[in-house]
Amino acid sequence: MSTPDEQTPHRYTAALAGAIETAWQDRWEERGTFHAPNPAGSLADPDAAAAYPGGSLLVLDMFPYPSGAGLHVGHPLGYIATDVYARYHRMLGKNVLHCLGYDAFGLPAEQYAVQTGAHPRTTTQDNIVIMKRQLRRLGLGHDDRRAIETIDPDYYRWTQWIFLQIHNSWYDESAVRPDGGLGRARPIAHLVEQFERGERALPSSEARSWAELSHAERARVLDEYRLAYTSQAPVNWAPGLGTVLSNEEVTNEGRSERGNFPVFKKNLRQWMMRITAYADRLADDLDRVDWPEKVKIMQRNWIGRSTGASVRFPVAGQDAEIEVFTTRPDTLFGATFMVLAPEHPLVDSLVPQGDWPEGTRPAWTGGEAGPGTAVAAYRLAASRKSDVERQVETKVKTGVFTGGWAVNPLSGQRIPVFVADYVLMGYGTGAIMAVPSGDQRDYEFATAFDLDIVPTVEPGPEHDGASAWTGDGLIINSANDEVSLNGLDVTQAKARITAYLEDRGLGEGTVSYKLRDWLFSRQRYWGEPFPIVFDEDGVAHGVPDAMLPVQLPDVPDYSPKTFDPDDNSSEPEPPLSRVQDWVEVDLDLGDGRGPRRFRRETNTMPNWAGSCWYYLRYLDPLNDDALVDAANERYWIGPRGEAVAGAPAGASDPGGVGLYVGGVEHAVLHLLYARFWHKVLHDLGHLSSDEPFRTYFSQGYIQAPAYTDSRGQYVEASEVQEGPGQTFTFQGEPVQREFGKIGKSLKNMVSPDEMYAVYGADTFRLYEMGMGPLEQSKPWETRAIVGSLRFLQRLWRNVIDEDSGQVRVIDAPLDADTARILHRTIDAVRADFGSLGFNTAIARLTELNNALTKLADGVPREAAEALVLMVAPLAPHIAEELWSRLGHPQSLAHAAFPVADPAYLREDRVTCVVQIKGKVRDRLEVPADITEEALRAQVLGLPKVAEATRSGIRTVIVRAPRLVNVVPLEA
RNA sequence: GCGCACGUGGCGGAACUGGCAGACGCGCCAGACUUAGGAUCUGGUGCCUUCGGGUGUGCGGGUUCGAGUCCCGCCGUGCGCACCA
Repeated sequence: MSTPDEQTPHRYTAALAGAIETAWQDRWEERGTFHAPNPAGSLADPDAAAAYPGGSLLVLDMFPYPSGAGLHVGHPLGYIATDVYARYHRMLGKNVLHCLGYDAFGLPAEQYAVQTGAHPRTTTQDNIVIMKRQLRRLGLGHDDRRAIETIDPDYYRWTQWIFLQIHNSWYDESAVRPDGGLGRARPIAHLVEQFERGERALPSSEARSWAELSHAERARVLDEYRLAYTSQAPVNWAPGLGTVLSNEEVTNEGRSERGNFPVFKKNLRQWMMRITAYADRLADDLDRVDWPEKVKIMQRNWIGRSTGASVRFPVAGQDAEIEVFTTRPDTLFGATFMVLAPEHPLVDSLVPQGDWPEGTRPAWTGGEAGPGTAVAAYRLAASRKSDVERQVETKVKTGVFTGGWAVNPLSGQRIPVFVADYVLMGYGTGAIMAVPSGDQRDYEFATAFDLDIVPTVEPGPEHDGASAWTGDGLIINSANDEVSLNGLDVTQAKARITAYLEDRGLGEGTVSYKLRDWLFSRQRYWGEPFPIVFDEDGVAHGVPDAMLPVQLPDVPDYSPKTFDPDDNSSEPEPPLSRVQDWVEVDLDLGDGRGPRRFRRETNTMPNWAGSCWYYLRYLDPLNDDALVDAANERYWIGPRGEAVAGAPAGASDPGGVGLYVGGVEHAVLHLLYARFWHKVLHDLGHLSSDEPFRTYFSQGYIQAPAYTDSRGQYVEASEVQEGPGQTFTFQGEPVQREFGKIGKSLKNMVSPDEMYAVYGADTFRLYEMGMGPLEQSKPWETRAIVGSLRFLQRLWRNVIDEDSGQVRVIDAPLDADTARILHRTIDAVRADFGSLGFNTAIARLTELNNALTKLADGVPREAAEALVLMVAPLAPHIAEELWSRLGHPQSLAHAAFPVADPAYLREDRVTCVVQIKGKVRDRLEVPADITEEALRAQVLGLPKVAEATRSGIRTVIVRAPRLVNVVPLEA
């Protein structure tokens, strides 16, 4: 190859960039440039930590899974952004902690192991090596001493320890928190004491006292309280994966998020996390963190808190009640029937023997001879439908009369009780009071089944008369001998009736949640073993802390037993259950009962476990005595003096990570789970902060063009030719372009390795940051990267003579124009860097760089050095190289970021826009401090203005010094 | 269906509280240096134009001296939720 280097030997080419970049990466590593000192523990340098004038800052990326496919150009986007931010803040004098570890347990390595027989640890570690190399080449300023891996027994020891903390805790609703709120986690021993002393009543189903209960019975009682507990309950079972899944891992279509396998509800004994105990705090505390509103809304929706009342309806002719939850207790007088979910336990006892009872209308029977057969047929049909089918068959309401009646506690009316699958067992109580006049679903059911409709809220004029009225209005038809709601509005009526219900013992104000407890066990090999053993009574015991970690044993076969994906009669079988000599174990739990034989828990933890707390371990990765030293936690993420912007008045700061950048795909799963664990650890006194992520930024994705042929199959994007007018061909055949997520499935992989080779890491970084706002998704366009290379080439040339390789800056003072643009750029870039506006920062730096390029006599050193420092966060290698060649022996990583001189931000002369009737007709150079009067006079003297205002002036708007708008009288 | 975002040149995108629309970059056009250019440099580049100017931020209306920005109604795209009582 004939290269330009022959003519211009010191040009900034990809080859030179590569040499500079790897050299600086080596230097940074040798010097430990990005080591952030801790105040305490093994990485401590308290004096150094205290010496930072700007305090501390923790910058965090999503915990990556080391994929076997390697990185594509979309992956580094967030890493580069956090690196720029971290480097900028380092130059502002902060002790910045930025590092990256690996979320290394997970399904792909296990599936690969099943196929090849290679140990998942081997493939995982191979993948980590590849990923580390790719990331190192990017020049990220990470503290490599903190690169933890979840599969490291020294790490998962603490994952297991946290699990035991949670297992050994319960949520005491009446305990006062330091912030004054009610409810927090406490050690389970507290609860046991309360039971022993009789200070707390046992569950009402238990007639005996605590002392009378057996060991196993006590354990069962405690499981009702523990924050991590086992329960036999309907869970999501994916036979095709061979494992159960959490609700969050099941898609709307009722399939597994991973692998897209069908998911069935199955009753199984599984580990659960009592996240519901924290539902209120998880919802409320969103007000105290600085997150995108969109993500907060997603979490609030997932938690699904709604306030209302629970009301008990007596069953007619039986000593039984149906409890319902409603958000509209004000419409109680309009409840003309009730509906139970098909799975509701009360259904059987409601159905009378024999024929349809007196008062049954023809539409209610489903064509069956009696309620017994009708209900049985309906429940059977419902049970055969999957959740998906139930949801797909929308609109059309189905159901059948049970033959049973309840009594509306306010109106005293006998109302029929139906079974219908539009009522879900999983929400509220699985039963509703149906108010067809006030709820569209009930309205549809009532019209289909010939049921009475009693309006209780006066509809607005826009009401069509053929639907439910859900808006506000005055209450009507709502009075009995004791209470009247008539004439109230909805809000008043809710309050009045709730008080009445509570007074009469008919119900009470309650809060209901969509959030369910978190299913925490998986039937997989490649995950953290539970630190749990079971005794001969089946009682779960935590393994003593001293015996942690419970190491993951080697097994002959890594695969869980998988089944036909549609076979919902199958049962999970974890791989660890087949390792008999590991499962059976003799242990002394230290409870005074000596060594006994136990059976280990053979399920493993879900992938979320390791990623729920990794950011805490970053703070103190080598600590053997605690998951994180209290002083280190406080230093890096402790609560700050000031609450985040937008927090409610009087709110305290929760502390947490200073900046967390990641994709929106974690909005519910990871971010919710981590918040939950963090709050438990906070309640138990292990953490001073009570939120993990104080500031969260949701980044967009990089999408790349993908192409489909005439059959709709994806073709290799790199081999597609572009023709004129946005036409594309693959091997001569026309193909269609679309934009999508980069990856193997769309065959549009672009590797950062190619970019390093052709352009260098600095150019690549600059391009990714310059593409557009970080929060937006945007299309990748390889050919556009050359613009970023040109920028760096011009920067290089502004400092280095391309022929001689010598520094060519001049030691001359700045001329006025250069000084002005320099200081304006500093001012703008500081604002942009601080708010992650990297694309506009790059635009300003480009303007400055281009302006310096045009200086005929060479670039003054002062301007060159400031530009190099400002470019440093974005393109750190070339900046270090130029900084060093400019005569600075120290790395610029901790150099002070340029400060704008306000004197140059003021303008003495500005361009004033002269508008006539709002349209720009002229421009005027005027002093910046010109008075309104002077400006008006000057503008009115302009020939163009005089001409336009010959028939007179209606008004003149003067906004000195930038704008004057003259409105002439109409001719 | 409900909720939330967002619609600006050929493309990615700028535009602070309403005040010069299109910063910066890609592409494109012209020129320079070159045996050569898919390198580099310089200049130009919203559209239309009779070269005066006209017009222009999805569409239609409104408020205003003035609207990409505010309000109302449509259309489109994306995301979230989806019988949640």
